[in-house]
Amino acid sequence: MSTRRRTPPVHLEVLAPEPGKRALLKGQQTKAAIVDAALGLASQIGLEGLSIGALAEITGMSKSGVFAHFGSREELQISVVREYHERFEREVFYPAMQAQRGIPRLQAMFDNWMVQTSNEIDSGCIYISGAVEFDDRSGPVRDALASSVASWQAALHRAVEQAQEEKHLVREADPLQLAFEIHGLILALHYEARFLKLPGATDRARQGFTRILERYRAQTEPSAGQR
Amino acid sequence: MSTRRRTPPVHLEVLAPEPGKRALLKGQQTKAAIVDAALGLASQIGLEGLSIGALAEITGMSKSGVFAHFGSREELQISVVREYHERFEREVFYPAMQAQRGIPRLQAMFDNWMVQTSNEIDSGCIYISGAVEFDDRSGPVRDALASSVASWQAALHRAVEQAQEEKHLVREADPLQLAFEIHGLILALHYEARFLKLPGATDRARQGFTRILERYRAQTEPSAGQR
DNA sequence: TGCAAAATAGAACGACCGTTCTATTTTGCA
DNA sequence: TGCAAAATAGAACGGTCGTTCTATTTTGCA
Repeated sequence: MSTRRRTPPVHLEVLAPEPGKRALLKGQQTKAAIVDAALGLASQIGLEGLSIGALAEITGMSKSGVFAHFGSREELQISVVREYHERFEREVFYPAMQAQRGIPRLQAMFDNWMVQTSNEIDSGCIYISGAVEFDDRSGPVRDALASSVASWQAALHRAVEQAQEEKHLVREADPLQLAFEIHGLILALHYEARFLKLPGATDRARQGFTRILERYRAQTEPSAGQR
Repeated sequence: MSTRRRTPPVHLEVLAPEPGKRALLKGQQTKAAIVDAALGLASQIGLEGLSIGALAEITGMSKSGVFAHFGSREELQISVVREYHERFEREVFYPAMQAQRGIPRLQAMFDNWMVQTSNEIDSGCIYISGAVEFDDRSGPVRDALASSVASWQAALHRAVEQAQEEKHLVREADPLQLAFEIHGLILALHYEARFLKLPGATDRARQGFTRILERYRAQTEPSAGQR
């Protein structure tokens, strides 16, 4: 035990210390570029397919040069998951928060998620590939994946609850049930479009979502505030 | 090119030549045992995770002894896919064909599929993990996976069409759309139960299927023959 | 029962893996 | 501008992988 690490465990987390002056130190900048390349690679061949040698070749660095930024392959994988999490929030979650509470926001969340998934048909989604790679393993990579997915699901649940509060959805609309079915549409889209290469999957996912809303939409005209 | 193979490419395909006498020769018997172990291993860690060394250890054989039965790792993977396909038909497809055409048969197909998926929550489903592993690769393993899945989907489409012919489902019930949504329920079940370890996923999948039927079920009492 | 063929073992191969160690270059603050 | 610290390179390690080759054992039909 007590493995001596020469690599200092600083983990500066500076990330733009003074947002005008100099964004990233050289090292952090290189690390960001590695993580970016790693995310691209992991999207295609999976987190388990990530190899430091391949990454070194892509970035034009040496294996040990790449390695030193992370200290272990596992830490590299975790960095990739975190990076994907941040991008997902930036592309899918935050923009949807601009929409009005209730069905408009729920619709925006689904639309953005679908656009993201459609864009990933050529590259792959690590929330999906990671789930099958780590579904019977334990450890920090699995935990990072699961907690990222869980936070997005929690956001979906809140959106459904708010849609009930706004009287856009009927009282029986179970947030867990709706999120489950919506998740299924996204998974089927990914499966049929990316693996089976079937056309029309995007339309089918959209139609499925419409049908879910039809089933649970409140009949009474929502009081006033809907544009 | 023209790699010389010592292993004869006979591929006897005898598979019970006279079904009463002697089921399998010794070699075939050993091969079947290896494939069985390989399917168990691949279910847990994926087709790409299959290693001949690990398989040799499980079966108590030497690496080369295992290898000689297949001639390549790829051929081993294909054998595993074929074996899973046969078991899926035996456990899911054929029993459902005993049910009456129309909704009863469609319901039986979904029920059997769900039971199969629920049983696989601890072991994994190679139609799902394989899709992620081979979604941007080409070759015979991918082809074997895709054609197996396609044949099951075709069976689902036929079942929906028959349910329309039997006037159990309305005319607008698009077989492709229904199969897509049902597939999504199964995928969400696998994801949430196996990866996220969330409880209640089985019930949610079942409820989702019920809701699909409610939406598309024909209102008129089916002419006579429903028990 | 004998004997060719099939099945299996065992050792070795080249390739790639993550990781460690040491040496060298580059960075960025005093 | 100098100098400690950070970043990177390069070689080497032990390990596992699929595969090949050769030798031996086992099988099953004549």
